[in-house]
Amino acid sequence: MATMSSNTSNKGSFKHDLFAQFARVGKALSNGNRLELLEFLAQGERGVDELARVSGLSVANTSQHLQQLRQAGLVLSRKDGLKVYYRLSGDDIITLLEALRGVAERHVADVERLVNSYLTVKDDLEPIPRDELLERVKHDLVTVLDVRPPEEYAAGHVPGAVNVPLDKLEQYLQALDPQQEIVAYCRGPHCVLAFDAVARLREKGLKARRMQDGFPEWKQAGLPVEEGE
Amino acid sequence: MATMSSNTSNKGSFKHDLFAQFARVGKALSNGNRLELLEFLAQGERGVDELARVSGLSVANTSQHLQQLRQAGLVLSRKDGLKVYYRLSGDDIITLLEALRGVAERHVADVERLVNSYLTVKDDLEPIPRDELLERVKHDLVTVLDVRPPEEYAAGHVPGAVNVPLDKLEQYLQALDPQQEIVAYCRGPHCVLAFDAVARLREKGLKARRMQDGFPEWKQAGLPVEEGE
DNA sequence: CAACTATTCAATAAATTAGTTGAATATAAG
DNA sequence: CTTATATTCAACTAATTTATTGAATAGTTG
Repeated sequence: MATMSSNTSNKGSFKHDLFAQFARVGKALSNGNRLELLEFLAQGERGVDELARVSGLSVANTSQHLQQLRQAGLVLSRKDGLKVYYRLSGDDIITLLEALRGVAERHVADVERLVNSYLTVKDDLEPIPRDELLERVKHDLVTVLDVRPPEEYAAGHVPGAVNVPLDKLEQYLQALDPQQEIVAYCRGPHCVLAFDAVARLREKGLKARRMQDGFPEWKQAGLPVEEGE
Repeated sequence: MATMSSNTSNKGSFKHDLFAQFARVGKALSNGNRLELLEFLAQGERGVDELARVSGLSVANTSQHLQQLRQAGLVLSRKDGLKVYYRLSGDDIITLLEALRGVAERHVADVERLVNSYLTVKDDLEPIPRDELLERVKHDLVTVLDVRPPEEYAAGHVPGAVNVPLDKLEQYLQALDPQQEIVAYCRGPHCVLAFDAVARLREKGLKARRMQDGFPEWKQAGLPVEEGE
């Protein structure tokens, strides 16, 4: 008789426990509100109240979700005076979120349906194809807005793009030429930051569109990349 | 007044719905049994009964978990006669699983504790460092076993490694020199396939160890890689 | 077509999770 | 030292998830 240690079917085994630990991370990703919180945290360190406001949850509920994220090892917190600031516990969290989003986009039929229906309703929020954008950038016909956090922008961005994180958008508005077309992009084709930015700009009467896909896809397509601040 | 469309806090909004869809994928990853099923499916197409046996779940329960995975877009199924075969819906699922495992390894303290305690109990299952392995491979002192599925092996493997998926291990045993040390590896440092292979080989009295880390880490470290079958 | 097999479905109980409410804690400011 | 503020805790309800059981379905075989 072989020992039990290498069997695959016994509960309480090493393997079973290990998968249970991996599942803790999965659990943290199993709720839309938590994913939204992570998305905001990907932009940088944020306080609880700010996260609550932006996600539409009560402060107590937000705090509880954040603690779940902390227990799963996805976020870290720091206290400064009255406020508690949360942040992602590493860049690999962003990678994980991107992988999750990518899988959802490619394999969950409803995601495509959802995006299509939204775009139909909001008609000309239509994204601009990458090659077309590159052409117009060359001739200085568009202002390209990178709405990702500064660190990601510094690590590489579309040539000529201006880094304007969402919370700085209002301030930046004055500096914009109302005639010039604006193209916004962020991480992935469905990264909501770009949707938000475009919607806000259009409210102000500006000509704004999303770029097709996001920066990772741009880079992967072998298109030119600019680095630094 | 701005329209509601770009607000962040209204339920039933595009953003809210989109995160809810992403969360469906997260939900699929939120259960240890489902992660284990995905791990087996990463080795190739499998029938329901086989998955039930290997995971220690009842057939009905396994079937239900598989249907959840299908609804989340992570697996596809195909019926052939009486049997139904499930498979991962794409290579990006493997990438996602790797990202999940990586985050758990780096940020969930219990994973490290768990692995350490297991290794202490099982004493000399200790992994062999990469550079040490490379040296020994050169002098033909070890047999290196790649226990990943053939497709992954073909895409790149440690030079001189033999591809022996777990289900072929028993057959391969005879061909092994009982004096020669064996080093097994698979995807990540905690990929359970390698644990299993080592445990089984040791049961047969062979000198088996795990390689430190897995193939992705090997490749990333800039060590030589061999391709093809 | 009767018996058999692999899988799925449906109903259930137990456990877990999400969100609300109000109180508790900790820090800052007057 | 009182008041105000930001966050967390604790208790609770509603909803969801997990695993079990036994029946139903679809396909195969004699």
